[in-house]
Amino acid sequence: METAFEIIAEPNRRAILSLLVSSEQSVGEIERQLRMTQPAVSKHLRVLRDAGFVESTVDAQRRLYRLKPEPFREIDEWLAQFRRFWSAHVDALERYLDRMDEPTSAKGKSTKGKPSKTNARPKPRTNKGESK
Amino acid sequence: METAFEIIAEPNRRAILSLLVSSEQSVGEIERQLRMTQPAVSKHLRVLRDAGFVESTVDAQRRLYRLKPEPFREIDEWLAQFRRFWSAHVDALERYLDRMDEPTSAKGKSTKGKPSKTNARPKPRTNKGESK
DNA sequence: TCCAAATATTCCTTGACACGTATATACTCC
DNA sequence: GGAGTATATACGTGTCAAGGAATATTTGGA
Repeated sequence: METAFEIIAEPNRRAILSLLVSSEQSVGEIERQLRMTQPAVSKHLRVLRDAGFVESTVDAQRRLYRLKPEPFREIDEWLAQFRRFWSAHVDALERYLDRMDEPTSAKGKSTKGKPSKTNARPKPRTNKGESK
Repeated sequence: METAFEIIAEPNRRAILSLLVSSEQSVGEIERQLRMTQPAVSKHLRVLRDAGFVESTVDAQRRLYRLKPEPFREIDEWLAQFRRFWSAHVDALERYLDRMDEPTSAKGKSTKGKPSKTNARPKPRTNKGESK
């Protein structure tokens, strides 16, 4: 277990992370919502903490876990190199961006422009053999 | 081997994908650049193709592999829910965006504004027990 | 038709990891 | 300080995927 990518490969861990987006949660709360055994939850949280995805606070006998941003950025940065690529499919990109823009409230204030709308793809290619 | 997340958990596969960003490549080319054995490359490509990350074209005895965008979008969409979260750390966000902007050439033309600069985080929290 | 080059597939072994059960540790309250 | 709650850890087990070696398959060319 090393990279952030290996960590999020596990479905239960992704579920835990998704749960923590809304707010911090205790082990027991996670256990109930995800219908997992308590040791399973604790073990996944251990892995997540070691990898920097979460941190914990002691509250009586409970431990409250909450997200930490760094590993997510790491993944996002890796993904960035492909973002340039998939932007080539402009129509789909537009749909994607439309969904992304102002998902909650967030008004105006947008500066800087999008992360690169450039078409970095060389040739459109004329498929000849095509897959398989 | 099912989800896109499991696919990119493997370092060699991530390396292959990164290679293919620049242009399509044959198995032999990948083999040499990554110093992997030929069967290893073929096997990983098989997995990548089954998962929709790449497609192949026949060129004489060679197979040319190139990227397909869909699975990357899937990952990105999962990541999106956390993007709102990590945006809370504004200062760090700014650094991040500065790195993102116009990574290659890509001039002006920016519309629509960034994918959400919103601070969706409830309380800044006053750490009391702090990690571990 | 036979050979060589490029790639795919099969078989086998090994190691990692997710899970469950049982147990240990920590903390609260009476 | 003993009982109860909440969480962590230890241990044993089964599964599955990655890697290597050997072999099959496909295609081009003499």
